[in-house]
This record gives sequence, C-alpha cells and structure tokens, in this order.
Amino acid sequence: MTKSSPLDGKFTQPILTYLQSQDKPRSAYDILDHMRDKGARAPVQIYRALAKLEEADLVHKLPKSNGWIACDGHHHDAVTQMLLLLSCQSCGAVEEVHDKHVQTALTALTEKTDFDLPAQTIEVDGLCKPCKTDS
Amino acid sequence: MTKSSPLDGKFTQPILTYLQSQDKPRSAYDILDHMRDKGARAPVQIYRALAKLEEADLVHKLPKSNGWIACDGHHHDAVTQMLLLLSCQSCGAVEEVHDKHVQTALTALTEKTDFDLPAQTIEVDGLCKPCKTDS
DNA sequence: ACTATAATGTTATGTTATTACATATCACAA
DNA sequence: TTGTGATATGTAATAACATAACATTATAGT
Repeated sequence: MTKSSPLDGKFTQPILTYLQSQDKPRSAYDILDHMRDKGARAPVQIYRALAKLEEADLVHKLPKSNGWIACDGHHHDAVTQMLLLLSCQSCGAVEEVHDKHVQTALTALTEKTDFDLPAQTIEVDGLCKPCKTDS
Repeated sequence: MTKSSPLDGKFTQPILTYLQSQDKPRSAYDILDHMRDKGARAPVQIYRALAKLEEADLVHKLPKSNGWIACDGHHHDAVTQMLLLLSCQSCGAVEEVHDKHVQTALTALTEKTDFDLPAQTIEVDGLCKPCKTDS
C-alpha cells in the first residue's frame, strides 16, 4: 500500500500549477483547454482533479461565479473556519479573507434563528482598490 | 403615456403568483414548465420577466444555487441593505434576513482592505431547525 | 394611417456540470 | 504468476442554467 497524496491524479499537479500562475479565477473549461496538450479530452477529467484539489484545500471554487483559484497559502482550517472570497466585479481579482468578526456575527445570527451553519466559502462581490480608483 | 408597472409583462404576474405559492426556490426552467400553458415557449421569456421582478424587489435570485423565490414582503431597501438568504441544504427552504451586525462586520472588513462593497444578496447554506432536528 | 418604440417570439448557441459506462492500472492474496 | 477487487482514467452523452441575435407584433403619439 503506497501513501496516497492529493496530487496523485494525472491532471491534479498540472492544474494546480496552472491556477497558481493565474491572477484571476479560471473556469473548468478554460482549464480543460490548457490541459489538452497533457491529454485531457473531457470536462469530467478536470472536475475530478478539481474535486481532489478542493478536498485538500489547495484550490477554492467561487461559489457564485463558478471560477476556480489556487489557495493563497495562508492556513485555512476548513472544518472550523468560514472563508470569504472578496471578488472584484471589474477585474476579477479575488482576495481570500478570514474574518473573526464576520464569522461571529453570522454565527450569532444563525444561532438566533436556529439555523445550523457549516464552515463554508462565501463569495462577496465588489470593487477592489485599483478598480475603484479607476472608475 | 400610460404608467408602467413592474408587472406589465405577459408572464410577470403569473410568475410572481407561482413563486409566492411555492415554499422552495424554483429554477427558471421549472418556471418555464409552469408557464407553458400561458404560452411561454423559451427560457428567455422567463428570464426577462424575472429580471423585471428582481428589479422591482419582488423576487430574489439565490446567487449560488440558481433558484428564484418571491420576496417575503418585509421591506428591503436594495440600495443600502445587504440581503442574506439562509438556505437549507436539506429541504431547500430559504429565509430572508437583514442583519445589522453582519453588515457592519463585512463593511468594516472591506473598508480595511479598501474593497468597495455594493449592496448585494449573499447566500449562506446550512440546515434549518427542522432538518437539523431530524438528522 | 404612419412611424418610432417597446414588448414579445423564435432559434440557436454558449457555459457549467454530471451521469453512465468502458477500459486500464495496480496492489496484493492465493 | 495469475486472478481479483479496488481505484484511476477515458469516452460519450446529456442535463441544467443563461444569453445572443434577430424577427415579428403591439401600441402610443403624431
């Protein structure tokens, strides 16, 4: 029995490398196009690799805009922490943030309404500083 | 010149009535199927009506799970208020909430990072009280 | 009636994601 | 070393969500 790693799959490492090289989220179909020269032929091959990478907290999915990004390297405890993704509507840049106050406020709200809140990724759309300045 | 109302369109009122009768979000294609006997033939007809209804704050779209719900009737000032949709992953029920503390915490966070935060709908997934109890 | 505008209809296509099943690879036991 | 079960990978088809592009119809004001 060999130790299994999150990077085991044929496309996992190349996809991670590709996403790390990008400064904006990429769609699964963008990724597929970039993996064609590695032999990828169908979307499901990409989705399988992304699922592994997400499981290992190496990539995140933007839940509403459907893009994928490499994790920024700051520690993220997926079991207890809420991950906020601040996504710029203009340039597409995404910032990963953990914020105790937001998490506390959301937890308090959901306790009040008896709603059970699992750790999750929440996408918040807006304008980053450079884009705000430009407009 | 006749006064124009948000319900002007051919399918707007029927769609609003349909969504008000439902206790869960419905997809645009569900709605389309229910509007066939009113003459609807194509998705774009539904999306056009939903756009009007959303503009008038009579319906909301769940940004990540792609469903549509009728607004619950509590006042919602779309210009200044953040709308939270607590969505049950098990039964699909959605609760509309405005929460000053969450909004304050998110605003403080985004000011700190110089991120411009427009009013928006944020979907938060979890388990509602009955479903939590069942499990 | 004429004409500009808005509303509606129709067809096609784009985008995201999964199901279902076939084939290949590999660890390991007999 | 061969069989066998588990996991990984390949392939095809389709489901689900949304918009583009353009044609036709209705209607209000002249």
